[in-house]
Amino acid sequence: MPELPEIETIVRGLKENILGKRIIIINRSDKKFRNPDLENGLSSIQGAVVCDIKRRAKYILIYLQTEAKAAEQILVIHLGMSGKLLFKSGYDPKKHDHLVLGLANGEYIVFNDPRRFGSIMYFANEDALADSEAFGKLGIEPLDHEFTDAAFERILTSSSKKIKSVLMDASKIVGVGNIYASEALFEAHISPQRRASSVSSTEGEKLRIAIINVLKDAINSGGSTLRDYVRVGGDVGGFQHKFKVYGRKGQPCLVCGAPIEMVRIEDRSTFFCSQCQK
DNA sequence: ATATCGACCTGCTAGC
DNA sequence: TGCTAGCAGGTCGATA
Repeated sequence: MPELPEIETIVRGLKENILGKRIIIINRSDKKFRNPDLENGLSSIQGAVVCDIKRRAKYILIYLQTEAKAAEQILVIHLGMSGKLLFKSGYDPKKHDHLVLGLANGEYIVFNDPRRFGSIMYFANEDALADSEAFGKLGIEPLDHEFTDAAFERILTSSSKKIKSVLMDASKIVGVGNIYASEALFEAHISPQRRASSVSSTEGEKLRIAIINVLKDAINSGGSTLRDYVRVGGDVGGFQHKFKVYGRKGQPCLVCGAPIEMVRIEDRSTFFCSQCQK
């Protein structure tokens, strides 16, 4: 489901609700999450206090402090396609609840994920996280200062892949998924089928700005809800009403009126206007 | 290095 | 009504 704006919205919602609170109950479903050390990790955060919540790429990082350990431990959750992370003032069990964290005052954090493409990971400290397979090779954060014109140009010129694939390649740029890749390319008037290396530096600069603007606009709208995504309080996002191309196959382009086209790139539906995007 | 699969899963919708 | 095929905000790994 969720791309950078949705994860960012969830992280902000969590910060409002659980910072400083203590985890006293940990319940996990018996479903596998392919993490051999998870059980030990979960038992070691018993009684921990939530001291920070961050986003890296599409991962939610919950920093936890216990009396027993000097270092902050980190619980990491990835929502996959269908995951939800909910904050509740009481717990009503639902199908596909995989992790339930009970807080001291009867409140709960619930990770629910029907398709189980999501993941839960545990790291004993920041170094362990940075050295991990998942985090070690992550690319640039598009909303950080490091996402400069020069850095983006290096990425584009060094790849002969289709530009949309490059935008979605998390080893190069993180957080941009199937929706926002299509939307940003539309804003920049660039066809998703172009080779990255064929994008001029002028076009690249427009695309870099488009990526930043689309992501920021989506965050300001609380993310995009197609099916599963909701904020931690259960509210849907609003950016789906602002899509210019995503999901609009056959409908008129909002700029020129030509029908929006859909193609498959790396087996993902890709939407664009062949009149506006060259 | 890139492209193209398949895998991992459940649930919803369109079409018969 | 009920079946099936196809599709879905993501990643990872094998193969050509």
